[in-house]
Amino acid sequence: MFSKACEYGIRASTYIASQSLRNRRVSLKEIAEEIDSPIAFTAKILQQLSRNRIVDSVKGSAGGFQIENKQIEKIKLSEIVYAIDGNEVSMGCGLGLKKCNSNKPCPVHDKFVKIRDELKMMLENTSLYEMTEGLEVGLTYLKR
Amino acid sequence: MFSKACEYGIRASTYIASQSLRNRRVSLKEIAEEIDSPIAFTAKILQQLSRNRIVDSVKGSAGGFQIENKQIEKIKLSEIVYAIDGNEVSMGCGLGLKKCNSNKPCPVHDKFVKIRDELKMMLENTSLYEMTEGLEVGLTYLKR
DNA sequence: ATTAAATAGGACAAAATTGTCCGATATAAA
DNA sequence: TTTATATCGGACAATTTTGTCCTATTTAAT
Ligand code: FES
Ligand code: FES
Repeated sequence: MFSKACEYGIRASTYIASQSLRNRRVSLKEIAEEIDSPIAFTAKILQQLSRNRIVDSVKGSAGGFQIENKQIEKIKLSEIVYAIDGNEVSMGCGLGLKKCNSNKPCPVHDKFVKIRDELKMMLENTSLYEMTEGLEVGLTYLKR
Repeated sequence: MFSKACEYGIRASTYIASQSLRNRRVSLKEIAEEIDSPIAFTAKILQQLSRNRIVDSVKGSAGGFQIENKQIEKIKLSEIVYAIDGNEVSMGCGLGLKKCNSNKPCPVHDKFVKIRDELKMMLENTSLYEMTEGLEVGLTYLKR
């Protein structure tokens, strides 16, 4: 479904958001530990998210990553996915034709688009805030 | 969503089915042309499908690939996908945790499982026969 | 029997994705 | 101003996926 990079990106963003809500800026090292991801690879992904203004990065001593609290409910899961994987997942043809096109549909177009559109809606309607809600109370997990 | 191999596999199976319904056995070369796929790579994928008894292969002169007409409505899209990509798409965690587990869910578990399960049902309920229906009459396409 | 045409399968190659390492740069604190 | 601690970014390495090539094997037709 999503690339590894994207999965790490979502988990990292969620962790950063959860800590930002407590006014904690977090380091790459801490993030990678908390989401159980390879540290240097995670750094690359965070750079991408930073360039896409999904997370804020602060260099230097006492630096790290954070997300403005005001943004946490505004940022949608879709923005993270699109920033890393592009929008193939919500636009592409299920059978890999160059473009999904209802005028020249592939044999699964109708059924596939139905599900793809639901996924698209889910991604676009799920905020980072929602994703942090279960974390603090131990209802949801970013690693196991 | 699906790997390239899986996309080619679905398109190839659909084409073979459509020709089998007219009692035509088709060659690798013809398949690759009709679905616009790399021929040698397609050969590998057809081997996999053949080993998984999704398509029948006949070696030698006048050989090729076919699917028993009786099987065409029985074979489901899911069987092709599982044979090539495994069942990660209908079982895996959206955020890449080792296993999806509702007792220790990731932050998107509920919303993700809803969509994943619909996809699973779609795959398991769509027969190869259905996928061939639009092809003959030019309503659907396997290449563009 | 020989030949031609087809798939099977192993070895290899290219490309994409995933992952690592290290020096440059920025910042806070001593 | 120096030092310690961060991220940034480029180069590189490993792994997986995608794709190619060539020989062996099978089969039908001559
Ligand atoms: S054309 Fe294949 S999903 Fe639309
Ligand atoms: S635990 Fe992530 S989808 Fe179920």
